Amino acid sequence: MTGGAQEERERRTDAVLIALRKIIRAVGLHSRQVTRVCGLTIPQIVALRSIQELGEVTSSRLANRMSVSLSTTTTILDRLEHRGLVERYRSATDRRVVHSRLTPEGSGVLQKAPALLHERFIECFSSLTTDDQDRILETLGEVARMLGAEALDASAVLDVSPSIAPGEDELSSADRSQSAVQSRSTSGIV
Amino acid sequence: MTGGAQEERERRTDAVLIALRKIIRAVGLHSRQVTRVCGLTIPQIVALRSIQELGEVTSSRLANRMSVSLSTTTTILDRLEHRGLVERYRSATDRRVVHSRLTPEGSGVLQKAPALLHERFIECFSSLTTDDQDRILETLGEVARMLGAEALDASAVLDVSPSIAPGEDELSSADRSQSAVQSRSTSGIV
DNA sequence: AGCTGAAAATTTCAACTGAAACTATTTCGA
DNA sequence: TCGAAATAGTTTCAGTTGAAATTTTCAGCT
Repeated sequence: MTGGAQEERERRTDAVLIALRKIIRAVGLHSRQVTRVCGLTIPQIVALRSIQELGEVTSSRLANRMSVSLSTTTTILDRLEHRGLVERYRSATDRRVVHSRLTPEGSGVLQKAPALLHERFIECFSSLTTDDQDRILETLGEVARMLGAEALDASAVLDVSPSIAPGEDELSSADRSQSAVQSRSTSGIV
Repeated sequence: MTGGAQEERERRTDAVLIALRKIIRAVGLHSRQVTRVCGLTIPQIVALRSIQELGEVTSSRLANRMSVSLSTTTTILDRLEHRGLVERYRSATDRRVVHSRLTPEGSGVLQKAPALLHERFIECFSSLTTDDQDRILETLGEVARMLGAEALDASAVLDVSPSIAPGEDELSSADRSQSAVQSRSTSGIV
């Protein structure tokens, strides 16, 4: 009967949701644990690492890289800058855009930062065969796709970053002039 | 060389993290979207549904069922109670425990609540073969396990719920006495 | 009975999160 | 050139999340 089939389908999608919630929770709990150890949350470490990889990066591009909204990026950068781990400064060529860069302190703490996933996960995952690893990655990607995660990448389309080359953006330009006057509201970005 | 292998491993676990972040974001975005439509967030709907399934439920058990901490459960219940969708009252047999129950209004809004995952996901997922669905479920469970999601279930051990039977718990007992005096601090639980 | 420790829930606190409104700047067309 | 639309970021606001401290109650022991 069709009713039973529908129930079964519902049961299965519920099972997906439960699994996802467990995963989400596990990731969050690990973040707390990491925070206790090194004083940084996972999102903060991801931000630092992304900035390090890209050398110098605009907020939008960072948001895109982190799979997070622009406003979230702002608040994370606020904290990192407040702690002196990151510098923000406006582009000289387009004063709407804000660049972020690691400070020496930022590089320092980043070196000591623990892994972004549980040691335990990394061990388990590494002990799998390459085929199994690929299978997991593929499935996760499939789930992300089915959940509409491209809507995210849609906003990425605007960002014309071929996701390459750290440190060859507008980095070399006269951007680094430490002059420039405070012109924006309360945040201290020059 | 071993260096290359380690880099490759790191690249792969990073890919896992990226996929997970996309999934987490997609789930969150869907929650916002649902909120615009029906005024409830996904966690709130999950709470309502769980309460409905269990008929009457303690906060701990609800937390466990929702894969969320007890304090989170409290804040979600606060909002639901404040809106009159849920009733909370102390057990007469053990005044430490708080039971939650749907109000008629709660049942009403729950009937109109949309699916907990994207329609799009449900369509895609349903169109898969049963084997593919099982493969996805199994993989998600595997990832959850590798992420240490049992640490969650560890706290579940205390809650002696074989995760069965909606509505046959302490439901039948004399718990429902609407007497009981306000004795706890600021929250209005009687 | 009285005390001590465990247990259930709440409160407090800080961080993450995204929508919506807003500001500052640039771009483009009339 | 001037003004409107677009763009980059920030701010505000509300919800979720969990750790830690706190409160209330219970259970067990003396």
